[in-house]
Amino acid sequence: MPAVNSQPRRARSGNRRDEAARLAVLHAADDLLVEHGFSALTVEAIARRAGVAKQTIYRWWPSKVEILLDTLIEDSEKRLPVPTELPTADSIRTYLRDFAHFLAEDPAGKCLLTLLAEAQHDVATAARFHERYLEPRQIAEREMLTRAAEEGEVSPALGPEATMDALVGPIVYCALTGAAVPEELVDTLVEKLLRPRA
Amino acid sequence: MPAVNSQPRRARSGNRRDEAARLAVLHAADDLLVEHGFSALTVEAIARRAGVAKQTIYRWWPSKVEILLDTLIEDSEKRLPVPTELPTADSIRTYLRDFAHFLAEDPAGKCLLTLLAEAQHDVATAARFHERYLEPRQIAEREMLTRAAEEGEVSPALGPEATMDALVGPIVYCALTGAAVPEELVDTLVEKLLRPRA
Amino acid sequence: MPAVNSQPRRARSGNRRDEAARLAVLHAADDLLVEHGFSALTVEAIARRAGVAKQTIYRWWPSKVEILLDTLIEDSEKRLPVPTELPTADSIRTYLRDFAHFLAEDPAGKCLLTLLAEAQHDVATAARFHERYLEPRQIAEREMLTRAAEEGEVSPALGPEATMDALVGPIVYCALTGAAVPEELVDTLVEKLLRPRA
Amino acid sequence: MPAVNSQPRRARSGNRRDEAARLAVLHAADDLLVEHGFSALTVEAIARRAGVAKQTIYRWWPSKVEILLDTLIEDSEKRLPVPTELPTADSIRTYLRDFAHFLAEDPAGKCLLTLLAEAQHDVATAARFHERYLEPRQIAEREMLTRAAEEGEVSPALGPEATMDALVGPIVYCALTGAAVPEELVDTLVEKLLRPRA
DNA sequence: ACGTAAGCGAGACGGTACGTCTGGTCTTTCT
DNA sequence: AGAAAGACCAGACGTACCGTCTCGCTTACGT
Repeated sequence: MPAVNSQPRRARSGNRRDEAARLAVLHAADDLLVEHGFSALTVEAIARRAGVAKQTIYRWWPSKVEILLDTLIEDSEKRLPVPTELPTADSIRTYLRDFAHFLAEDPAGKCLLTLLAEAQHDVATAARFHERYLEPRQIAEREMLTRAAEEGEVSPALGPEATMDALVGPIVYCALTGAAVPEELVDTLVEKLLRPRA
Repeated sequence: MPAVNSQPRRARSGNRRDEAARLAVLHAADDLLVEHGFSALTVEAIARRAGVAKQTIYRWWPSKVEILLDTLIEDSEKRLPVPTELPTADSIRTYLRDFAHFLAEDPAGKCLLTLLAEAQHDVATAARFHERYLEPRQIAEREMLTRAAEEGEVSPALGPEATMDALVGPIVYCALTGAAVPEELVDTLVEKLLRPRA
Repeated sequence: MPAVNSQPRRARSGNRRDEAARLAVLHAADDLLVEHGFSALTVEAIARRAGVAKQTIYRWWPSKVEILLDTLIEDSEKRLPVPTELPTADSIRTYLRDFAHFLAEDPAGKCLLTLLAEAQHDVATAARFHERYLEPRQIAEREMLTRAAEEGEVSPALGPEATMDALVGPIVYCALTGAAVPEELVDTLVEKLLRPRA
Repeated sequence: MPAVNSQPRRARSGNRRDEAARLAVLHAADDLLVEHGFSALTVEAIARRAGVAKQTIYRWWPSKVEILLDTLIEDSEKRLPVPTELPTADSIRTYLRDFAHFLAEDPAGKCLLTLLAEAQHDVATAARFHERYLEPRQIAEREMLTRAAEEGEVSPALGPEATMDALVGPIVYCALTGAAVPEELVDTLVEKLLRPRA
């Protein structure tokens, strides 16, 4: 596992952080999580796998939870953007399906489930998870819904917060219990709770 | 913490298990979980708090997860029975509201959330959690739904499995994110997804 | 390095300390010291070599210095007893020669030099070294000298303390500088400073 | 601790070594040794105290031992010269007394004891200590003794090497054990081992 | 009724990971 | 090119739990 070598250090100007080491840590953490589960995700194992000293990890991340948060945020912004511009019933339905797929298949989806789980075990994790991931995303989702309603694309039966919980909740619950999300579940939820135009 | 002593041992006939120790362990585990969270729930801490030797715990439970499962099963059968006899839309709505309350307030609800979380971290936990708690309960819930449909009390828009996921999912999701479940959320879900008679 | 196995634990009655582990630690420490020097004498290395958990070492010894002290005291009592019963000029000369040999050849001699050195670096070590080894031995040596003088075997030119320093000092100094102690050095010191009978 | 700045750099011509930094390092090392002992004498601490970068130290000294050697050699040449010109019993006695005083009181004496101690822990230190300090000084001391014998000032009972060990050994030993050197010890040793004229 | 076998509190054991500290190297930036 | 700054890999520190084990005690059962 030679890991990091021979890339140029200091990709970013203005500080001296080793970008290669940063990426090696993020990838090592994600790989370990997917391959061996959260219990194998020790700081020592990450350091070993990334070819990095433990101190390098502690210098930049206060805990392994923040490593996962970094991975999750970067990846979910990239691969699961919230469609806030001109959202339609169709684009919302697609977003929900993509979300189900993200949770089931994407390494970052595993990351999200793990953080949601760890947040149950530890209040500090819960706070950081809400602050850095959950609330920003919920805000974007509610904005999406509000805008779609304003445009007349949908007529939700509940407020944006409760509606999103009703749409997202079943998908997350299925992922947590290891069940697949049936297509008609998403369709029916959209149909009944959003009541799309025409 | 003098703990357990001076109660009569051997409540059950046929073996020599010390019932006082068993209860002390279950209560210690639950107390620790509620007071200090899962991360404080170590076997050593349980033993310390229960006034019991570590070996006594390992003799009867293969892991601390099984301790929580024991607690959860006993308490949820007692305090949150599934209304399988002559279920109506009303009794289902009540069950869902009770479930939300159970998750938010009852120590055993904390237990359930913790186990659901730990199941994300560890496959063995996931297997045992499904086997001992989740599947039996899901079977009972689906039976409740099927019976209610047969009696004409409700006309679900989806199959029993997907319907239950759609009803329970949002409640669990709210509990996991620390949010309260709004009353109208349950009402609307029942209304739209179960379409109760009259 | 299988180390400890298959001896009966709990050799001593009355407590539960594992005598096999204790000896394994003492020997491992001594071996490491002789083979690789003090800088290789880390608690982790001792534990590794002894086939023992680090915690076992910390349970019984507050620092590695105490491990060396245990070794030194046991071995020097066994292999270099102070001849306090009816000492003569001859037995004192022999004791000094044995002492030179002990410092140069015996693993426990290396131990003594190391502790004397470490006592220069660390005041806590100095205190414990004096308390547990140096002062008891100096008392015994002065008693030896005093008794020999009372019996008329020797007529020291100085008080017992200064005389012992003058006799032992050169031997220790030679050992510290890696020089051999010439035979006639000991002989001359005894002759000139103790002025033995006839 | 603003440390070094604003003196003129490049005091020596011909290279670009910063003399101010050099002195700052030597003084910082000595101060730390005297104030907090050898265990506090880390390269990082020296750099911090001297207001100098770690790399500056590693550029000019292969190890902290060489820093101490530099200090020791400069100071002991200055404050404890070996009286090789026309030595007498008196000057030798004075030298020995000064030596005892140097070990007990002078910061550089602490330095010498520390190096002698560290030489027990590390063979590389032992080699450099002998090469740079101990052997040159022993050669000078033996020359002093030989010349004094040639001049008829003293008639040593042993060869110069063994005699010096017999004289210096007790002084060093007392310093190592934290004991004061009694006046009559030096006097008696000179009297008995050197047998001065008249 | 009495020996025996099991459960018990206690806690030592070999391990693994924790988060911190320092060592010695290397790179960047400034002077 | 030297120096300050400080990130980097490496690995020891002392602590907390893990799950296993042995010990000596108490207690109920089966002769």
